[in-house]
Amino acid sequence: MFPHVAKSQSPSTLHNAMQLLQVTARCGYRGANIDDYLDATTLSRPTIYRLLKGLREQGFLRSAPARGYYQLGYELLVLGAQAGNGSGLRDLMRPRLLSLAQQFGDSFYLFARDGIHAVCLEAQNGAYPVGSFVRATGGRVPLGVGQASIALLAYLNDAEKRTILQHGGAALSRDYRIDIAAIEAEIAFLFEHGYARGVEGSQLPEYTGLAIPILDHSGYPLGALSCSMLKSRMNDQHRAAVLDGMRAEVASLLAEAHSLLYLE
Amino acid sequence: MFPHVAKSQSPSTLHNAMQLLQVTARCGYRGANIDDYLDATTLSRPTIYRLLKGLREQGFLRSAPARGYYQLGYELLVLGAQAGNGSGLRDLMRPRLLSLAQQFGDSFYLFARDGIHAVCLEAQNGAYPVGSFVRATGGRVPLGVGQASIALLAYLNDAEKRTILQHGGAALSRDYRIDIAAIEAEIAFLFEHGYARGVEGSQLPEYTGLAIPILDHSGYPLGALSCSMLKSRMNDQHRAAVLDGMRAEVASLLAEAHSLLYLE
DNA sequence: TTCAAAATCTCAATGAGTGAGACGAAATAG
DNA sequence: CTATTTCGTCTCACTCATTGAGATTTTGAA
Repeated sequence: MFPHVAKSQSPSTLHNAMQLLQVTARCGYRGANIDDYLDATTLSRPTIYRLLKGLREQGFLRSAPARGYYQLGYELLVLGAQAGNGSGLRDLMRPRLLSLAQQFGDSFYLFARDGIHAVCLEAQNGAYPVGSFVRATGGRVPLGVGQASIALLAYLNDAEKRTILQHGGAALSRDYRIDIAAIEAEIAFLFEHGYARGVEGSQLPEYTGLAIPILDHSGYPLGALSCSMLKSRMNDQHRAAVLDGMRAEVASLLAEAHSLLYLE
Repeated sequence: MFPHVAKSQSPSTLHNAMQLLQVTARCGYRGANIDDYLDATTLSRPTIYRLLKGLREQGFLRSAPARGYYQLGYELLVLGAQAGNGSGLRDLMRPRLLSLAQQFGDSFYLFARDGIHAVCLEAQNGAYPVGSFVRATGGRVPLGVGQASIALLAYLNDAEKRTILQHGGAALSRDYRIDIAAIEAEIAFLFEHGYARGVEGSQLPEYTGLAIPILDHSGYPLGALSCSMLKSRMNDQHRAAVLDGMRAEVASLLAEAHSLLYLE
């Protein structure tokens, strides 16, 4: 693909196959066909078919209803479900999200850090409708966008924090109208008040939110518990109640987690 | 890997890489280390490391907290979330599952067929706790186990149906204490009454359920909508109410889906 | 049936992936 | 803080598997 780049010695067949998966993902509902693959890669037609065949045999692709089109396979769903449960955090958190959503009617999310992104591991909507940058499990936003990102970002070491913000700052202000100063202010707010709040951006004006980090014994953020709610429902009393609920769930999670997260 | 098997001409590097993913998945929370990979494959150590490196670069693996251990990466979660939304069925169904769960308090699931398995695309728990063979999104059961399986199985053509049952029959009776005759009886029940019921197996005695298929215009099963509930909550009136709700949601889904599922 | 597009096959060439072993890096133990 | 084990990478030669070009077959739709 990039013969001029020293490809740090990792098998190119693998890289090619993953490219095909990404192309397929990019094509969404309808799936991808040969021309999509041919356009997006430098591979020859037979090679593409060979890789497609292999990916299908592994369950990573399947034939779409339309002839000649391919979609992502369910093996990805199965593995993805496991991937989202690293260290068992999701399984521990799922019933708690449900309980919070039923109790308050707002929507609750579990996030984890994924490189320069925050990824949603689990979502539980409540009775009141909400909008969010991340619609559901598997959604990803750049670290810095949304209250959960703030909660994750705040507890990284300074060097990493700075790298991420400088690296992603341009994209953040371009795509989300968020600038670094605002993010740093929100981090400061989190340290002062113990929770991250939804940034009042121009993007989702009707919604707001709260988030708190889930820290292990060493202060490293395992994830973040986030809440999204209609702005009209937010007031001091409701915020305090929801925060109490969230903190209680996290505390009980950490108590229970000792047996899971730190064993071996 | 299997030199005696005619390897139907698909790149072995891909196969090897997927093997590593499967090994990692099998190791669960703690992740997999080199010895796991060495034991489970015939690959040499450098090769394994090269593949691991490639998979990490693609986001398919990440380093576990413990040194030398690897876990599934979040890219799988992201792709898996898309994979579970083939044709947009899941996005259409999610709010309906939530609405049903809130209305009735039971738990509702969306299933799709995946080869000889039924795979859970989305789950929404209600206020009442339930157990299920499939705990959440990404869970898989052999076709034949559970009411959703029946709903999917019933609408396949006879040849396929027979193949699946004969092929998986032994495993079904061994792992789930279900025999083929019982499955065929349940299929008949579905055709007669319009819904599949939870089989009274020895495995989850406290729970029962209902399921209905989601059929496209040609009668092909796109998926199945399933409900799981405490047996103590099941009675004729509740069953009828839940079924009505489920049927209404599926009908409205299909009406809305015309614009999505059958375009292009 | 006809047609067009999708998928597979053949075959040679080559270059990419592989294995054996040595080497460097990194973390824990002492 | 040094020592030591374990993890991970590197070098290099070999060769086998992957690749590309084009022909061929299969498939689904008109």
